[in-house]
Amino acid sequence: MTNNDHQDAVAHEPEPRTADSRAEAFHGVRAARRNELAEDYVELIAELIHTQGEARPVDIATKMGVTAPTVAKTLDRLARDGLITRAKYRSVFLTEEGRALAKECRHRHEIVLRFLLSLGLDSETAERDAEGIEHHVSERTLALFAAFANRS
Amino acid sequence: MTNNDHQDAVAHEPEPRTADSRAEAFHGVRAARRNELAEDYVELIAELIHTQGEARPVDIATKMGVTAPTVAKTLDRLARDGLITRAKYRSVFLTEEGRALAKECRHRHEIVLRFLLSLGLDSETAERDAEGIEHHVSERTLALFAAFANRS
DNA sequence: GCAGATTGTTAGCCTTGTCTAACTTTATGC
DNA sequence: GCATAAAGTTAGACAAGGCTAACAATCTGC
Ligand SMILES: [Mn+2]
Ligand SMILES: [Mn+2]
Ligand SMILES: [Mn+2]
Ligand SMILES: [Mn+2]
Repeated sequence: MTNNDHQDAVAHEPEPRTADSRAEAFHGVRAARRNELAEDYVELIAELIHTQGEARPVDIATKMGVTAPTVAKTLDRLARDGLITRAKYRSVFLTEEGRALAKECRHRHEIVLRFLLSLGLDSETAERDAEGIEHHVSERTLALFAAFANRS
Repeated sequence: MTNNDHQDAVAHEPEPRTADSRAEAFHGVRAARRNELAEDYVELIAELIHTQGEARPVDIATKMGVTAPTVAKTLDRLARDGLITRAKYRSVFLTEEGRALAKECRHRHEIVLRFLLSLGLDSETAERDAEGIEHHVSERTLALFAAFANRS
């Protein structure tokens, strides 16, 4: 990730001594928000490569529910950030970094989803909520989710 | 909310027959994302009014961890959307609609937080994760969270 | 009651993420 | 092998949400 420095920076309080703990929480949330889209894209791209053999922009657009130009621009940003490689009119490939992120995201998605299902949620709602929640669970929370899902 | 029509629209599939269920999930997530900031602001404003007697931009900026001009611009949007009223150089007030949203948000925040704590999470992490997760839990999930937190 | 500090506003810049319209390239079917 | 369809790109608009710099209003302490 390009912007993860912020994530880390927050840890040792870069603020000029305004360090309200609430402000720090919001900083963390904003940092997470900045990565959401990239995470969803690489996760989807990995899945398409796995199930279809390749990740084509048209399929990304369909699954994401956005238009083709939106996908094009987003892919350009992902390429700039070193998560994918692409060539004009060709399908999309993940870089090593992209693959690593995709794997991590899939793992998180999986755990959050299993957790919600194990709480008794219907699968459609679980899928929808997981898609949003997955970007906002810390390692600790994830561990607790995994433990709960396994134990039940 | 101004943009909530989207939320509802999604329910009876407005897409031209591309209705991938994944796409619908992402539509829902994007709709939730559009309301996150407004939700955080009205919740904070309500809290400031309650604890300080009034909500001043400077305090909003401190708690949110952003600069004053950012707050100013955001407050203008909230006013435009009918959630607050404000006058130049004066503190901020919630409209009826704003109060309703704030109440709902506080309720959701509370439940998500209690739920995370009841899972065994430390309070700092719980607060941080709740701040992000709260915007992505459906009514159903919230009900399950509440039940779990109460039962434990 | 005024100087200086604090608070608030305005202007303007930047990036992200969405869209439509128009065009180009590639794939497909006969 | 060519016409048409499908996929992809490019250009450009627009709103949100962040920032800094500069200025204006208000508050505070003496
Ligand atoms: Mn997601
Ligand atoms: Mn996901
Ligand atoms: Mn929040
Ligand atoms: Mn909250």
